Amino acid sequence: MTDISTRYNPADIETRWYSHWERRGYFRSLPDEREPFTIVIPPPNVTGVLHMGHMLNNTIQDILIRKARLDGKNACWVPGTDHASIATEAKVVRWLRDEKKLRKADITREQFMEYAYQWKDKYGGIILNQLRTLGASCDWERTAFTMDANYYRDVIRVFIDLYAKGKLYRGLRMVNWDPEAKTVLSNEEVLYNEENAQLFHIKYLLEGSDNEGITIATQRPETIFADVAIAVNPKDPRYKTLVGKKVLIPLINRAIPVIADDYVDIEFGTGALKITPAHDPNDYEVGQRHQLEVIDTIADDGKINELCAYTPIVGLDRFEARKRMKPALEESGHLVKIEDYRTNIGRSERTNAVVEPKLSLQWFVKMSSLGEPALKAVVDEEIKFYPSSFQNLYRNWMENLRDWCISRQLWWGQRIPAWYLKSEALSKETQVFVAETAEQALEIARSQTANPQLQMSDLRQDEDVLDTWASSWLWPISVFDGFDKPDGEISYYYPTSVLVTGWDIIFFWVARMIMAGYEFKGKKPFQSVYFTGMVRDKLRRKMSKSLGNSPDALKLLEDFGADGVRYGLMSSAAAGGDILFDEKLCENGRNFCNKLWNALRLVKGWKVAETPENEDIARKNKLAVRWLREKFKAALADVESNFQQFRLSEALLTLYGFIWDDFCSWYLEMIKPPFEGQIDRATYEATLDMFSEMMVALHPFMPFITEELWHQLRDRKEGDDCMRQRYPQAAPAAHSLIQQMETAKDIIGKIRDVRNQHQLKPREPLTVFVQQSDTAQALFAQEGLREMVMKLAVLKELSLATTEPTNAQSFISGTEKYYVELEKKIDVEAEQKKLAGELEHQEKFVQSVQAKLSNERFVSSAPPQVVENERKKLADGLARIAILKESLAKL
RNA sequence: GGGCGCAUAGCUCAGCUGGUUCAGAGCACCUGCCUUACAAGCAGGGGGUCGGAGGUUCGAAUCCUUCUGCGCCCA
Repeated sequence: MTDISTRYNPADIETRWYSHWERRGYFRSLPDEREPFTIVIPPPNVTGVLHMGHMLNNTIQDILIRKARLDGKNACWVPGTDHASIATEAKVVRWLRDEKKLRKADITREQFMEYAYQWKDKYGGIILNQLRTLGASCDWERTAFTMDANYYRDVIRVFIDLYAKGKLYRGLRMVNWDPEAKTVLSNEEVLYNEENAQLFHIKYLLEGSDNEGITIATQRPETIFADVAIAVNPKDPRYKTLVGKKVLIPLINRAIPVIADDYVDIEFGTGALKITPAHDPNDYEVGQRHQLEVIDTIADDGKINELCAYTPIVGLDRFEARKRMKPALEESGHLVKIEDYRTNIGRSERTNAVVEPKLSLQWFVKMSSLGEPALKAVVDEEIKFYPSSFQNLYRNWMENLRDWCISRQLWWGQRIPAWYLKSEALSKETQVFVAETAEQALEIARSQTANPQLQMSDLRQDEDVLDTWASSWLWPISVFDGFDKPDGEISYYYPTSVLVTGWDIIFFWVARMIMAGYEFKGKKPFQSVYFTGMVRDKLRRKMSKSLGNSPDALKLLEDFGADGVRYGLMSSAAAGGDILFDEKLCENGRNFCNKLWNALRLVKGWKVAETPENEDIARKNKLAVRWLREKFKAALADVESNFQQFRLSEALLTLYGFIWDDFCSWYLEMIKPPFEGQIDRATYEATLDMFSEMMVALHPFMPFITEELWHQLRDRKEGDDCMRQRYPQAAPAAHSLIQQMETAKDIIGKIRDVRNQHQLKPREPLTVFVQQSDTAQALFAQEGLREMVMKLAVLKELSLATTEPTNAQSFISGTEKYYVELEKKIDVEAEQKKLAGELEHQEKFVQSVQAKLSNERFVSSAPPQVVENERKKLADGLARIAILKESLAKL
């Protein structure tokens, strides 16, 4: 064994086992008679590369899937990617520009789509390959993509279905407009941050007056030409007399009314608010209330359009226009002052462009009827959330549902299957024909318009595509082809077992998948949802590209091995809790791998004898094996209950503690043969078996090293692999034996402590006596226990004594008194002090227990077990006091 | 402004249905060890009146009220 490195080397082992598993088809799932356990991956963005969030999320899924597989279930993990319309379109546009020297404007929609699919084939699989490095046991043959042909068809059919049910409509809405990507963003795609801005105080003169007027404060002076009113709070005494009068917009002198509306905050700015319905959602609502017109002065690209009556800024970008406003207003004498202030500015998550509130004709899903069953399912716990506290967040959102804008002004995505008459003006269409194909649309159009002469050339299809979430919400159904073949595979795999996802997309994903599940399948899409926390840095900041605080995922896998990284992520990841990531965590994982590796080196390095060297060793080893088996059962029971509650972190730490402490630090030391000695066959075989079982138990968490050690421990037949075993069964453990061993460990620890205090060499054998008592006798009646304590505490003698030895250091364990014989004189004074301190402590302890027991109500109302235990505590405490007093008297 | 959550060792967090001999882990720290598996290690140790106050209970880190401080979601 000396030729094997003292360090575990994950690199080649990991790639070797992954391809072995894959080659043997272990990840594949097909419906059969077993119970299914299904997970659909939250499809990562097709443009994505592996980051910390993915690693955490997919490690969790892999753990659940591997555990289910070991439990004998038919585990199916469906991988795939999401077409991510905005992000991907941006990448494709850049790729076309840089590599093909093409601009989007120069090619047709069909050409663009062709290139986009090319791009996807070339770069879209990166993240899925990286997941393999992590050990993800996905059924790769099922890899799905939200723009696959069949998936595309499902999305279109769902659109048509919803339209037919009256759950879709086209409406004018104030939307978040990204002027750079020229698309609508959902509220969730807008990121608000405090930024520096300026508040312009501008005076609007009263019609017919040269100096009387009203001063408003605005952050966007370039929009004053779209103003339709000035609003003040009806309770504001300053402006009471002005309500109903008219003021003039500076520079263009258009007259607008002064109106009163409760919405205006008296405290903010000057208490007078300009109303610009086209460019502010709140103003839009005020405008609606007062039936004001809408003047839209900003074009789709963010430039001021010709509806702006102030010509010098027409054609300029809104920010450029803003700069021009200062000198213009100063010159005309309307600028009162400019003050700096901090305000929340919304930016596009994708392009970082400042979002423009904009009125636009869009497609919406009516959420009211979709939301109801989805809310009920979670409130009634038909779908369980882990941790359950996310129910609140979910309910909060679901009870305030707003209609979902699903159109996006892009090409990359499912094109909205709606046709209009060319004869009607763009965006003013009154007739809509929704159908799967253009031909069908034409037919509908002919009958609806009662015009059989209508030709294909008279129609045009909606230019927009559907929001990516409008395809991914169908994921748990579509990946099993559940729309096309409702009686096929889906009836086996659906509802899926669990969805693992970050809580930050609870609205994007979880809520909408639940809605889709009930709407289209009449059933929930998953039994449970496991929410992961966010991976943050040590300073609690979210990992982000711009901060540069995100470690390179692949580098981490390289440095610590996949098992090490998996351990690191899981060891501190309670469900829903954020992880403050530190490489130190992965280091722990790597160290754990090394520990396992060295345990293997030790065990495999032993020479085996058929029979034990002597009776003492036989007794000791038998006890060790018996104890470890019981301890393992107890650990497995914990692991099992932790798994049931999705407490994966706890389950892992239980196994870690069991393997490191119980197995390595105690058990292996117990049975380790002396230098040049041999281990008996029975103990050796039992050790290999238990070690192997531990590998199976740990396999879901750390798949690679466990598979490697499984094979190193014994020669296995082809196909007898760790990932194919049955998970070791938890069973009731013999707690009395475990308790006895705990006592033995306590004694050993205390002897080691004495050794430490007196600076005795670890290898120098000592003599220890136990004061004769019934309990001491009972403890050492356990076969092998005495031999075990002697070995681990390095003793030459351990026996019962009726008299106290002279030169000895004593300690108490349980209710027994032990003496460690020393060569040198013990410090009487120090010993007295120590004993007195201990006595005081024990007396206080006994007092508190007595107080409890003398309380009539405690004795009568507490469960008998608890009372009994208090009695035991009292008795033990009194026994210790007696021992201590005796010792003090003798000193 | 409306809602939700959190506060336990120096740090990061467990602690389930209130009840087992002083509340646990990892990291950090201190002492001693290159002991024939592992210094990425071994043996031992110190460190907490469980955010404050009040209440319920025989019994509270755990349940309730309230205060303080932090975080998040929505408007």
